[in-house]
Formats: sequence, C-alpha cells, structure tokens
Amino acid sequence: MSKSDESTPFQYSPLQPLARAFFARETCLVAEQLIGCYLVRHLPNIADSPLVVRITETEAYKGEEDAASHAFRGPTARNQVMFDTPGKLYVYFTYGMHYCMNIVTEAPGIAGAVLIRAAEPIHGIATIRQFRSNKTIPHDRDLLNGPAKLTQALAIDLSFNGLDLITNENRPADSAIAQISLCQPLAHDIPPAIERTPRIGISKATELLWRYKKSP
DNA sequence: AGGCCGATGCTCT
DNA sequence: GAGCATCGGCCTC
Repeated sequence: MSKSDESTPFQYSPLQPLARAFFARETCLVAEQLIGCYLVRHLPNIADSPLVVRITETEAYKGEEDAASHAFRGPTARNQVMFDTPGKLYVYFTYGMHYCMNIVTEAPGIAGAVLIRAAEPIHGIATIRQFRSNKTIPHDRDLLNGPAKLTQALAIDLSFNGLDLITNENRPADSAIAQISLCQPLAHDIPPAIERTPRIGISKATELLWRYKKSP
C-alpha cells in the first residue's frame, strides 16, 4: 500500500475484520489489543473513501465494579448497549456538543466497553481534514488525538449507537459493505509498545490504570 | 508546556 | 441542579 498517495484507492482488501470472539473477552484485554488495529470508515460519494486510521489510544470501562463507568449504576436508556452483545458500538453525546465511540465487550448481560480515544490517520486525510473543518491543523498527528476529534473526523454520531460491527446490522440497503469496521493489524505491522495510565477526564476510580496508549 | 475556562445540552438524582 | 469518558483558545510561567 502506498500510504502517502491520496490519488490511488487504499488497498483495504487485506484488512481482516475482527471477529465477535475478539470483543467477547475481558474489557482491559480488549482495550490493550485494540491498539494498532485499524478502524475503517466507508463513505458513499467520497473520493478517498474508505477513511482508514490506526488506533493509538483506548480506555476500558466496565460495570458495577467501575465507578467511572456509565454502567456503574446499572442499565439506563443511554447505556443499555453496554450490556448488549459484544462487538456492537456504544456512541454517546457529551458536553453538549461531542460524540464518543466505544466498542462493547464482555458478554450479553455483563457491561463493558472500550472507548476509542485516539488514532493516527492512514488514508483519506483530505476528507478527515474536511470533517474536522474548524482551523488549520498543522500536523496530521493532531487530527485524531482525542475521542471527540476522532468521531468528528470519521463522521460518527448517535445514529451509529447499537450498530453491530460483526453482522453489519443497520447498513444501508443499497450498500454491500460495512460503513464501519475494525480490522486486525497487518502482518508486516510492528506491534506497538503500550503504556498504561489512569483514564482521562474522570473523577472516580482514578487509581485504575485502564488507559492504553501506544508509546511515542 | 501547562492550567484555566467557556461553550452547550443531555442524563441522572 | 449537578455533572459530565471534550475541545480549543487564551493566559501565565
């Protein structure tokens, strides 16, 4: 693949989607192993689609044992997908203007999700910059370095909440391909070194090292 | 390089 | 009514 040539279609065919069994495991394990995986966003009528990014930062959120989790006090209208089938998306709206994207883990009835916090752009940077609109962002590495930047850059909003990434339930009737998929690292990718730190932006359970970040 | 703060509206108590 | 799983701008060191 020629990663810097935006005029040629990205060769996404070698990317293998992660199976449901990948997500149906302990949440911290999934969060760690998602570092280095690819997030692919197919968009109709976009020249450089699919947008392809590589995940660099995640956080694990669990259920009743995790005071920082939306699921800490049990199921509600907002968090119910966290208790649903692993491999579904949990997207929520926060701070009055931002969306955050999670992938559901564990097992049906057991709450868990991995927040995708940051990624590096691989393909479709022109469109990513367009979706990020606002200002001139000098460096590509600053396009997706936050959970709400990531969803804005990939045009992911509440309409994707509950989307099953494995069955592709919710895909448009006229589309044979997934709008969003998570894929394994490629064979030649170097496995990243990973740091563990407290999670960002929370006030409870700050002692847990449940943030996973690719070392610079 | 790091801290503070306003924007802006939903969720849960 | 309080508290956000944030961002970007502006301020000070």
